[in-house]
Amino acid sequence: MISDKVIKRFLQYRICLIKFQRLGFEKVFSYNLGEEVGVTPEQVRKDFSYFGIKGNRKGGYSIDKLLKSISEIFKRDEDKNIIIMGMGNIGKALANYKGFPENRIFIVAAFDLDPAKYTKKFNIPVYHPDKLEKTVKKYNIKTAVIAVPEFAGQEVCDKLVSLGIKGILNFSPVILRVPDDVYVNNVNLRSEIESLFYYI
Amino acid sequence: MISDKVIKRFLQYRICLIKFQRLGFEKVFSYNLGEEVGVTPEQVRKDFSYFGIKGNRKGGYSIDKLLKSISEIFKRDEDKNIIIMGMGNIGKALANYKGFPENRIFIVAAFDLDPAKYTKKFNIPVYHPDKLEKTVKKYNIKTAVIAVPEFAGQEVCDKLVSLGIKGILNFSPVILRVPDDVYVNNVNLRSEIESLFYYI
DNA sequence: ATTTTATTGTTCCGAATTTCACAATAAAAA
DNA sequence: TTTTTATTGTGAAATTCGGAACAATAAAAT
Repeated sequence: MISDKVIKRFLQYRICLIKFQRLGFEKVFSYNLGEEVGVTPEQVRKDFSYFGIKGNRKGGYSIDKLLKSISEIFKRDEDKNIIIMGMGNIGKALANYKGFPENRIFIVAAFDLDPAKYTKKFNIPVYHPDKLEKTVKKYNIKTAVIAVPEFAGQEVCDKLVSLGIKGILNFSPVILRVPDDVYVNNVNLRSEIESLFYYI
Repeated sequence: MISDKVIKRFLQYRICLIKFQRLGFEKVFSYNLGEEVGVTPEQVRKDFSYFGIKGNRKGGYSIDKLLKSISEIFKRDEDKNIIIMGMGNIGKALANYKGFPENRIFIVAAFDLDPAKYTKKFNIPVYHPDKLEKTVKKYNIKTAVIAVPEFAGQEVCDKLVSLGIKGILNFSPVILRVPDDVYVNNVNLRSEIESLFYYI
């Protein structure tokens, strides 16, 4: 089993690779990536070895091939449909975020209890949770964002899990209880800020 | 030196403690917190021991006291002023987020190059970066959020560091280069979503 | 063609982290 | 009051993770 840390590092490697590619480079060495991401070259090579990614001795790694491998790891050779639960500040920000459609991530709908949100002024349709099940089935949704207030977090999560959602990005300040086969990524904006205060 | 992981867990403990407190409890045992956060009770107790936090044998820990200790760790016994660089989707979401002022975190200003953003319609004043230095000094800012496009990330970061900022919450998809005494927390929304695709 | 050089791939080792085990002890029960 | 029970606090063991070392080797230089 490959650890979470390795997975997170791959996403950082990708950020650097895209940067290098844009600068016109065609290959990188493990120490380029290590330097950029803040890990040792050995770490980079070991990470690659977990996924059987090979370079050329003395020749480094082809950026194109690396990006392709990383794309495979994260199954990015296909469009991904996702939904957003809660059309508050964060829900709206995500709905307007250009970076998702540019990268084949499509927010097909958002759900909110407040009828004032059922308007065309957002980039995506917003519905009453009544329509959740239908949407999940129609678009084969496996991934959802929870951006509802604290009190609703677990309830919304349970509903999503019951409909077969397997990946959740959770912005609500709640530690969600989910079955083993559901994976949750938590982003707590307050905590993100406050953890800085520890170091300062 | 206490590791980042321990610090992150404390923020999770706090989430649970607040929940327990709201439910009317006055004390917790290490296994309550462990169960809730998804770690072993031993982990909880060891984490507490790093900060000299003591409970009562057989009696568990007082929730009030724990929350007070955690408050001290994150220096939350004082107001904190922060600024936002970039008034795009994320900047706006943060500016409207109620959770900050409720917890003594005050966004005193945002900065953006686009004059269209210099309006009263946000909850906070938005200025040209010209006014950055003055604001940082006036409010003794040590913490900033970077929510600018990729191409500007490092430049904005360098500017902040030169003005004495020590903690940065970075939403831009760039791996920032900072001196050792500056602490950066990265939140890359695209990566947060995509890491889910690995597990699904 | 041979030697030198640079870089990968991987094994081994040390450090960091987590879990185990259990003494200490306070509360509750007898 | 004494015994039992439940829970903390921590030293030791186990595990995980990262870094150093080095053989393998492809390219470059001679």
